[in-house]
Amino acid sequence: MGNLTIGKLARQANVGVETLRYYERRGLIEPQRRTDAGYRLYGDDARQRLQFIRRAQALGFSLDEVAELLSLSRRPTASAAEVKRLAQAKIADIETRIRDLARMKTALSELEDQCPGHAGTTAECPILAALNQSGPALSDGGGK
Amino acid sequence: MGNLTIGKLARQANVGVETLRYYERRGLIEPQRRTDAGYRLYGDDARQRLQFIRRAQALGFSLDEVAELLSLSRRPTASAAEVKRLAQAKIADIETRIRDLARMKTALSELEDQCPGHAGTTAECPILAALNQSGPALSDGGGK
DNA sequence: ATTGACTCTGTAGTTGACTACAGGGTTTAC
DNA sequence: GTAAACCCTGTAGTCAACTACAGAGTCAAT
Repeated sequence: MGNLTIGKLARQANVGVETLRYYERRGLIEPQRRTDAGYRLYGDDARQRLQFIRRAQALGFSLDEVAELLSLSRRPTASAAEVKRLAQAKIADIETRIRDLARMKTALSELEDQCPGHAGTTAECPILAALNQSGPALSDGGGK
Repeated sequence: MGNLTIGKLARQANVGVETLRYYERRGLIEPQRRTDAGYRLYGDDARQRLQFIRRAQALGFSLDEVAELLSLSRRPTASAAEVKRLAQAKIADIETRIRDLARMKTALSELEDQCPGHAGTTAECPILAALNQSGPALSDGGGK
């Protein structure tokens, strides 16, 4: 049986005290009870809860989405479809971000390859040339 | 030629007027001159400049980095090494972000695959199980 | 001469996830 | 019995890149 004060929980879970109060405002975690003086007291489940939050964040979920996941988790007889849907949406989201970054990387790598570095001046630098050049946006597929 | 007011430049370049003033505060662009009333007047080079900024942003550079690139661009006899260095650092940065996202995606996809969706309850959902489970963090390589 | 569209400066709000006070009250250790 | 270490609420600051005013001045057309 826990009965952790906020400071102890924070130390154990390796988060800031302010973060816990912030999560409470966001509806992600609540103390089991309060002392007469108003001190928060957390149960052992609080550590579990914080782990849930951290893991969901590590999978790319925002705190709003974590709140959704938590609320689904609290209804064990509900359909898993909504959780699956959230996961699929997040996967799609991650894929989009990866594609965007990959496009950036390709375009930039091509230019960087051609940049003479110490052997040349900025006037000869293809990176700056590409940025300065008139015409349409930079493309990645354009390389011959 | 040129002599664009801020509103005209903004329309032509498809950015907000406030964005132009913001870029000016950030040291990215300056009007060629001002009217007696203090109105900004931009030359034709302003459009070029804005294109530079947008393209550099599309390659992943922050406005601070864009400012650096612009300042290097203004010194055509300087070595291209610094530009190359910035590009390399940005590529490394993008790679890190891609790897992080790829790790998230792998972990989440594995769980999502196993989630029964409509066919099961949240209690049987491996996504929520993974989040709730005691033990170390989620790993990607762990799948047998 | 007045309306409407434009511009100016300066400041504040937005998003997300914290983080940092200020100004109190409480508990614990000596 | 007092000082350190803790806790409370409420508000404001951080980051980046905008975006949105408020309150005032200017310009073009009627």
